[in-house]
Amino acid sequence: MVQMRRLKPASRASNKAPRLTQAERTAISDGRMLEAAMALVLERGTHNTTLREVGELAGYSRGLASNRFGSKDELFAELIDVFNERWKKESSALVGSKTGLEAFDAANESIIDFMNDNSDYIRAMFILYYETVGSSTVMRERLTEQHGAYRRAIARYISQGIAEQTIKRTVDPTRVALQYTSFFFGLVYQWLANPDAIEFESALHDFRDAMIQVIGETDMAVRRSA
Amino acid sequence: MVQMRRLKPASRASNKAPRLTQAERTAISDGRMLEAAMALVLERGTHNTTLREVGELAGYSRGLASNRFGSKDELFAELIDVFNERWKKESSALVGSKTGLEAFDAANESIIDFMNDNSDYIRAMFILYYETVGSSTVMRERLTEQHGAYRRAIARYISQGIAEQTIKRTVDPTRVALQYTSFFFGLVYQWLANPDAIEFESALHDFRDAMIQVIGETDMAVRRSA
DNA sequence: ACTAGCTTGCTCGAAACAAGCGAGTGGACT
DNA sequence: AGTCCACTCGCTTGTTTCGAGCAAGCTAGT
Repeated sequence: MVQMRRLKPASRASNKAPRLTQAERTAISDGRMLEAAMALVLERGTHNTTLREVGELAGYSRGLASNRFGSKDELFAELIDVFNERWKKESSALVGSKTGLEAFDAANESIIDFMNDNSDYIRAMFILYYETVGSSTVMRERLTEQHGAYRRAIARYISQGIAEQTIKRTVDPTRVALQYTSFFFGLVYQWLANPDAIEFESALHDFRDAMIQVIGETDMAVRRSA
Repeated sequence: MVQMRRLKPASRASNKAPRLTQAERTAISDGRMLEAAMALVLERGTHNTTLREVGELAGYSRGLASNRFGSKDELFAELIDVFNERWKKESSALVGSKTGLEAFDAANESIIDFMNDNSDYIRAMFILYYETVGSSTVMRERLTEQHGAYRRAIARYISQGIAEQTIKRTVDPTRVALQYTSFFFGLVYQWLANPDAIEFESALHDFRDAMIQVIGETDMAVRRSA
């Protein structure tokens, strides 16, 4: 159960006049509200979270979430953007300048890392993803775009792998990328529906190995632990 | 845009007194409402569908959907049950008494068949699946159970395949089943988010082939067209 | 007259918007 | 430099609209 006690509202006029710009002020309250929204989505899902609760859990009034974000949809869209920011950061930190199969493996591992450190975050993000897939709103377009970008990134790694001769020439990068992203989204989905039934980390490793067995150059097939 | 014109309400007292039992009467109105609900979910998703619209699109009053199903959740739960009924029927028609790899392939093809004939149906069903995954309701439990059953069914085919020596002894049926269902759910998800980007049928075939290449006995690997 | 399918009336609560409040800031005038 | 005023802007409160859900009522067949 989420703590519903009000937080102190953004320590205004503290001892040594903190001199915040407008942007900084709103950033604080927005941040608090996004955090509150995440907690509530985790607990109740999007339907059963109210803007009133978001505002009040963040330490403000009934109406602030509405006032700032305009609508529930936009609040959630904002949340997704924040998540994606972090995700990208985490991922690119591990992928770095790697290319090809190495980049692919790093991306795969970054999911596992991110999952271990922030499983709540991921959980909330995908609840948002999945719960909005049917609504014909602004959010749908964002999803479309982000998923497309993800598939393209994976396809690029595969293409590089072919160039580097770690992946077979006969492989179609686009199709393989679709297989990988499908597996990933579906795994997360089943994990959301029933966390106890899914062993996330080993499932990802299994799949990676199976995939490389198919698309890797024959002498690459075994090299994961390298 | 869904036609909002009222349908004639269940041709009551037509020429030759149709003599319906109570159960038959309610079955008709329930059926109409479920159909209306499906159309609305397809168009707007679950959030933006109101019980009022469901009732009125089905040719009845504001309140009937509420009155019959008790709540929005229960209406959707009912819808999912209807879908699953059809799905099972379609699937078992194609699988029949097949076992092992043959059963697996038949199940895989049944998806494609069902998809070609009823893509709206599938679309609506999965919107329901995905949009309720975050809500901690009765529906979540149903999802959990159904997904588990699906994984077990696939795992059983794999086990049979091993017994029939079409699938390698070293394969872990549970893990492979998870890979397959993950791929499938994730593919559908991406298709929901952006139907134009996903070539459903070929993606399923690709994945099937890749999977068999890994888990099939070596001389089986090529035999899909058989 | 009674049953049962359906409708209408009503309450509660959420979203969204508009108007208002009040603390802090900058500018003007001394 | 100090005082005061007007304005800005972050936040709150008042209010409307609409949906869910419930209960009471209506009416066509038996």
